[in-house]
Amino acid sequence: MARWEPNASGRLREAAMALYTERGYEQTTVGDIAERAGLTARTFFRYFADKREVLFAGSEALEGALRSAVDEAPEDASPMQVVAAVLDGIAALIGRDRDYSRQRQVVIDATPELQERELIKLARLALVLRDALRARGVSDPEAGLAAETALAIVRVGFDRWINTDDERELADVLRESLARLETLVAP
Amino acid sequence: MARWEPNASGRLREAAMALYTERGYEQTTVGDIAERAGLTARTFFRYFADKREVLFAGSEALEGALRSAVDEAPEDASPMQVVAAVLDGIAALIGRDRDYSRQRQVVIDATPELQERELIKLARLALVLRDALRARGVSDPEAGLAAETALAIVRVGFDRWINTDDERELADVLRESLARLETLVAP
DNA sequence: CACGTGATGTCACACCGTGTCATTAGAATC
DNA sequence: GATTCTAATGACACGGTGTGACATCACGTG
Repeated sequence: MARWEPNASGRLREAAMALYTERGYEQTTVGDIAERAGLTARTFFRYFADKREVLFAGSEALEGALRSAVDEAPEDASPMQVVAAVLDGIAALIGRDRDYSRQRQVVIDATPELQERELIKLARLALVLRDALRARGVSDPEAGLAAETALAIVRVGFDRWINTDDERELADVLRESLARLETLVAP
Repeated sequence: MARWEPNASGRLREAAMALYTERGYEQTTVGDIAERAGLTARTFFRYFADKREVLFAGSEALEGALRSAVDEAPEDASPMQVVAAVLDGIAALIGRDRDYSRQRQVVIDATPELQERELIKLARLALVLRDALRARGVSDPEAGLAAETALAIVRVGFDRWINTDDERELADVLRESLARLETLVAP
């Protein structure tokens, strides 16, 4: 038996998601979230750095998955082949629950503050990818460009995956976006 | 003769830049900035939406320049040719004062909050570019990909322009990054 | 000179996020 | 089973952010 009601962090995440959806991010105070979770605002800030972060738990897991995908790619894979593998890894993690992704994205799209947080999370992912590519010998500007390109594909593909009725897996949409980019950017 | 000391907005910008550089963003209060500019905190918030925005005045001008560059591109230019023109337009605007850009970037790089704001400004630029491309007939996923690609080049190229000793113009660095990307991403 | 107008100041306020210390519920030990 | 230890939580105070409401000031205009 746990000491207190179990899963405080999860309760806070759920409460926040519910309130952000019901009345909007700005109309929700940290006190509201904590109260709904049966806790206090002070405890909220022990689990999450700020009011935004509660929607972005799990981004560390994404970074880990990204690193793994790069590490497990064949030694002789080209940078863009590694990118393709990374896209698969990302899709496997965030491509499971499209309804949840949609609800979360509605909240984020309605709130500039949350968009900022999402963008910096993606930027961090790009840095992790860039460094992982460097670590396997990709030269300097190429690694950065490949990483930025990968994230560009994620942005565009994820948006498409969320905002269309078509039932394809996220991984498939990302692969298609990559293919499109290759032909688009061809000199 | 002006009614009060002229150029309140400019004084606030300078004061903020100076204080952010001297003691750091977090160690500076809005009251400090206003005092240095001979104003009050309340007046600061009449000119800038928040403490971060004071470093990002002029981003509307960038959006305008971007739109102009797209509009003035030849009718039959390919999406990536339009992107090239846009890169020139951006370079003309932010490529003038490398020392100022460096100082500003030092502050931003030291402050996650400011990085978030910079990222959302760039994302807005990408949206403006995407819509401008759509307006000239570029199809849907291509327009988004081209816009994201352009911004990826700006990120990587601007970083390179700031962090190297080589004396080339920003426009040249951006063109080189574009060329690199084309060969990198070629299937 | 009186008046209007826009920029600035003053004040009050809700909320954010943090430091500090007290309290609690269970685990561990004897 | 009582005592002690420990980690999660609560309570409180506080500085800072950002906003609404209203007063004030400096100047142009009639």
